[in-house]
This record gives sequence, C-alpha cells and structure tokens, in this order.
Amino acid sequence: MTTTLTPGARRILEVASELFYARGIHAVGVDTIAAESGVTKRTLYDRFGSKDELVAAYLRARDERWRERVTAAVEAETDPVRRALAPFAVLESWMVDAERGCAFVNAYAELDRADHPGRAVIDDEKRWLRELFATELARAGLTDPDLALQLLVLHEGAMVAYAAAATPDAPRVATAAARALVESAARS
Amino acid sequence: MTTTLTPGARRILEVASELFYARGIHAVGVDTIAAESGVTKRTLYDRFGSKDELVAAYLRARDERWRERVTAAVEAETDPVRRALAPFAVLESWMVDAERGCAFVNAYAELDRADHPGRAVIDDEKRWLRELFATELARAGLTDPDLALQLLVLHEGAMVAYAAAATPDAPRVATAAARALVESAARS
DNA sequence: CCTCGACTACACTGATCTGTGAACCGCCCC
DNA sequence: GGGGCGGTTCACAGATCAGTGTAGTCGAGG
Repeated sequence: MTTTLTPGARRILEVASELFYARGIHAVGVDTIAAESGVTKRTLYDRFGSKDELVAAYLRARDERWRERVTAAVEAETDPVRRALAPFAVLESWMVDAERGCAFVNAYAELDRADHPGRAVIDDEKRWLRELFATELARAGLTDPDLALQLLVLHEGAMVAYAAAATPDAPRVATAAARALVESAARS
Repeated sequence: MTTTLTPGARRILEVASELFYARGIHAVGVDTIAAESGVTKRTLYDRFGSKDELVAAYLRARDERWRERVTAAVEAETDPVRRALAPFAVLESWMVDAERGCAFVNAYAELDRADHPGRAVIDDEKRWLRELFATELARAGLTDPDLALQLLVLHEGAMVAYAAAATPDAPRVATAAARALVESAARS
C-alpha cells in the first residue's frame, strides 16, 4: 500500500507530518513546508496537487504507521481477550511520541468542510478501530454491541486526556478500565 | 462572575462563539466576525484587544455555561454515587447542541503556543472536572486515585467519539461504563 | 453645557495565504 | 540521442490575515 514516493515528495511528507501535528494544519503554510523540506513550492504542488491533498496524505501516512503497530500487537497475542485489549498496549508506547494527542481528532477539529479529503481518512481510522474491537471481542465470545464502542471511547479519551488535560496516566488507567469492563462482561 | 458586556461586545462574543466552534479558530477571521455581528472591526479591537483574547473570552463563556449545567445537575442529586455520575447525565443532553465535539479539545488542537491565553481556560476546565469527580467520589467513600481519571477519560472520550468517530451512542455507553466502574469499585 | 463612552466609517499597513505560469536543467531509459 | 521525469528558479496573482490611525456621530449623565 505504501505508494513509492520521489525523494522530494518523501521529504515534503515527513516535514509536513511533523509540522501539521505539532502546530496544527491551518497554522502551517505551504511555503514553510516547502522551505523546511529544501524543496520548491512548485515541486510540492506538482507532487501533491493541493494543500488539502497533502493534509490527506499526512493523515494516511500516520494512519498506516499506527495500524501496523496495532495489527502487529494484536497478531502477537493468542488469548482472545488479550487480542481485544492489544490496542491499549500500543497506546501506552505510542503516546511517548504523541505529545499533542490524537492527530485525527486534532485534524477533525480543523477540517470543518465535510468534503475535505482528510475527513475520509479520519472516518476510516475510527471505523477500523471500532470494528477491530468488535471482531476481537466476538472472537472471545463477547457480542454485547455496546462493549466495542466503550473500548473505543476509552481509547479516544485516553489520547485526548493525555494531551488536552495533561494527564500522563490516562493511557494506563484507560487500559485498566478496559480490562475491567471486558473481564466483567466475560464473567456474566 | 459574568462581566457586564456592552451590547456590541455581547453580539461579537455570540457570533464568535458560534463561528469558532463550527468552523475552527484559525478558519474564522476577525473581519468575518465583525461583519456578522453588525459591528466595526474597530469596535471588536476596542472591546477585546486582540483575536487571541477574543478566543479566550469565547472559551471562558462556553466554560461558564457548561459548568452551570454540571453544577446544577450535581446539586440536584443527593445519592453520592449519582452525584459523581451527574456530569454524564449532562453529557447526553449537552451533545445535542455540540455536534462538533468538545470545544476545548478542538481549541487545544489549534492553539500550539503554550502561552496562548486560551490554553489557561482549557487547562482549568479539564482540571475542574477531574477534581469534581475526585471530590464526589471521595464523598461516596471511593478514594481510588485512578477512578476519577477513568471517569474523565470516559467523559472526554464520549465527546470526541461522538463527533470525530460519528458514534451518536457514545455518551450513552460511556455513562453505562462509568456506572459499571463506580459500582464495581463500591462493591469492593 | 460638556464630557465620556460606545460605536461608526473607512482607509491603510505589511504580512501571509494558496496556487500558477514559464523557462530551464540533468539524469536515466528506451 | 531524444524524451520524459524529477526537479529547479523566479515572478506573480489575488485573496485574506491581524491590527491600526484618524476623524466623527450619538446619547446618557454629571
């Protein structure tokens, strides 16, 4: 799925990812990105077409990196309950490099237009995680339709609270809460 | 606490609140706000000093409205557990008019500068809710330091998932999860 | 009467925004 | 050796950004 990028395009995407995440999408201009990548604005537009598409590419790339980590963590487990909780294990290490919280939630806050190409990426990411929870819980024999959504809420809340509420313990206690909810459902 | 505003300032604040929340802070210019309020840009700057201060005023006003609702809901309950869970009851009605999720989380995503006057308001809002949970839980005899943070995570996660993950059931299932966690803690 | 506060009108700065046009260069591959 | 591709340089368009300066209107209150 990793589309082969020209060297220039790769540098642009790296720089854009860093700046968009750290400062916000509207706060970073294409001039800055081009300059910081050692590339002309012309090249940026030749490769990505528009800022909106560059934003979408940034979100897609970040989504891909994150999904790889989550998928690997899930596959590494055999116990069905541990598989369902694997995204939380990832969360605790992921947040080390995610000081500003969830890139997709942050992007959502800035992209008001529903037809922005980045919105599809955000929708997709959230839906993917929710379905992963549902699938793995079902594999563990837990079919309560609310439980998957509760895990999603805990997951999102942990990322958001970590950053916006400055609570570094959020991922840890969210993991504990998720385990408690799943184990309680398993007992009944 | 409600500082008396001149008629013009009140209109500016109303319009700014609506636009900042719906479209994002960077996406809305002061010219638009002034025009939409039927007021000169000069007046806007005479009343608020700068866009940053207007943003802070927007967040303060929204914070005040929300705290009133939460405080009223807490005071209306006598049972300590129900008091601790009152913010979740508010959540379900609050989200009806909060299609774009948590204004403070969204603002956090856009305000990269740590010294932005709006950041203090965000910090304060999150800290206030967390301490409210801790206080009410303690009153119910629940002193587990993690539990209050778990309720905060569920609360934030519900707002974020509701909007960014397009899951209208998020507030309802988050409330159920919060109740389950608190009741489980009360039993032990 | 006179001042003060809220507000208007409007021009203007200087920066920054996204996006484009056109000419050009070197390298690799057919 | 010719063409396409990745990239360069530079100039430029047109809009929008936050913020200011100046001059003046209107009503309420001392």
